[in-house]
Amino acid sequence: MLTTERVVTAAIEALDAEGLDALTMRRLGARLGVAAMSLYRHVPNREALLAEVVNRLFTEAMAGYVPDAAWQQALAGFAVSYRRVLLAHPQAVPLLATHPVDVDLGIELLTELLTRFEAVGIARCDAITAVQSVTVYVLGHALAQVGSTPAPGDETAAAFFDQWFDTGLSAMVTGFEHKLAD
Amino acid sequence: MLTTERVVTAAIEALDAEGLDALTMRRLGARLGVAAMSLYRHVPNREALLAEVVNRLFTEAMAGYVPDAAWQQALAGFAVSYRRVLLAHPQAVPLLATHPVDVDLGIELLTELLTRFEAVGIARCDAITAVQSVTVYVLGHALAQVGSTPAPGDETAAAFFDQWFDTGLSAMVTGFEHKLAD
DNA sequence: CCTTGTAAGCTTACAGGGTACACAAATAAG
DNA sequence: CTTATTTGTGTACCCTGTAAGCTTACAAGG
Repeated sequence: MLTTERVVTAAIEALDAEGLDALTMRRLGARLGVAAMSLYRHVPNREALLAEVVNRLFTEAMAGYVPDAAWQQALAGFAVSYRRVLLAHPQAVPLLATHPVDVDLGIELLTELLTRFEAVGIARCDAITAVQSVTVYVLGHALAQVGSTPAPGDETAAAFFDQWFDTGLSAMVTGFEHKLAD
Repeated sequence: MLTTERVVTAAIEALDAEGLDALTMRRLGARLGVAAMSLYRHVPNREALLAEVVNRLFTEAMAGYVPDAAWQQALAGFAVSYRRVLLAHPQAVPLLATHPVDVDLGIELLTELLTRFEAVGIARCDAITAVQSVTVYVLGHALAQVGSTPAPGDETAAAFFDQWFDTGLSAMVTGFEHKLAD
């Protein structure tokens, strides 16, 4: 039986294997052994399917990540975890860039991280700004990386991006540390 | 007479007026009073046209911006200038996100900004990391903003994003300031 | 003047896309 | 068994990018 979950899962597989342009309703149907129109029983349209893919991937990024540390480490850990998922699905990064994660889901997944800020008396509003800033930095960085490297096995390029990522992330976290100090 | 420049200009107008999905070769031709295939005399294909649009917009972002200040202010000024262009062309932001600016052009346009770092003895490599980090932050932030607001006249939302932008940018600049201090 | 080469634009045609709509098959309810 | 509901299918429509070949316009050489 076809379900929304199976469709989304297959979409991510197709994305990883063939890229975003090849993620067409007909091809996706073929991958599931089903006609293209059958997908529309479980997903209202292609855009909605892509939105589901985005939510699934963001959930995946947060899965198993428990920020049991001070907010600085928790925030950096979140960034690393998010980045790992993005680089694991390079063809999906443009999708994450153009389809915002569902607001309620995002809040739910980030609640635990936000408590790390509250624990030291940082206002929720300020915490959200910090988390969101790091989020857009990670996404922007991943966009730059996947947009620049047609060669995924290039070690020196990967090292360059890793270095850059760490430096920028650490600058941002340090910056917020100073800004949020009482 | 049709020229590459006119095609690119019309593409940006169409983008602003009708959105990325409506930017099709036929419609763009119609806007120029010309058949779709005529565009191919001046642009090899649609992807190349989009790349030209990206370069044009980035150039626009840098036009007239002269960073005559310490690198901290120059960097922040660049970010503000870049953001202004992105928000002036909200429908183009996903394009900038997925089509990297031509490397040579980017370097050329950012040379002056980089000299602001060299002036105080910061290694070019470190300067590039800082500039690039800010660049991806600005782009990521703009993506979040244009992706979230179907209402472009919402004042409180705009204020929220402005506040967020300034805070995150300032955190990042401050962070690099500490990191790059001798 | 005519001829001819070249550039610019046009027409047509094809392969492929999303999806509306009407139908068939299968399963569940009574 | 009958009927209602769900799930998948086939067809069809309109739109997309763009390859190939044609027409038009104009400039240079004779």
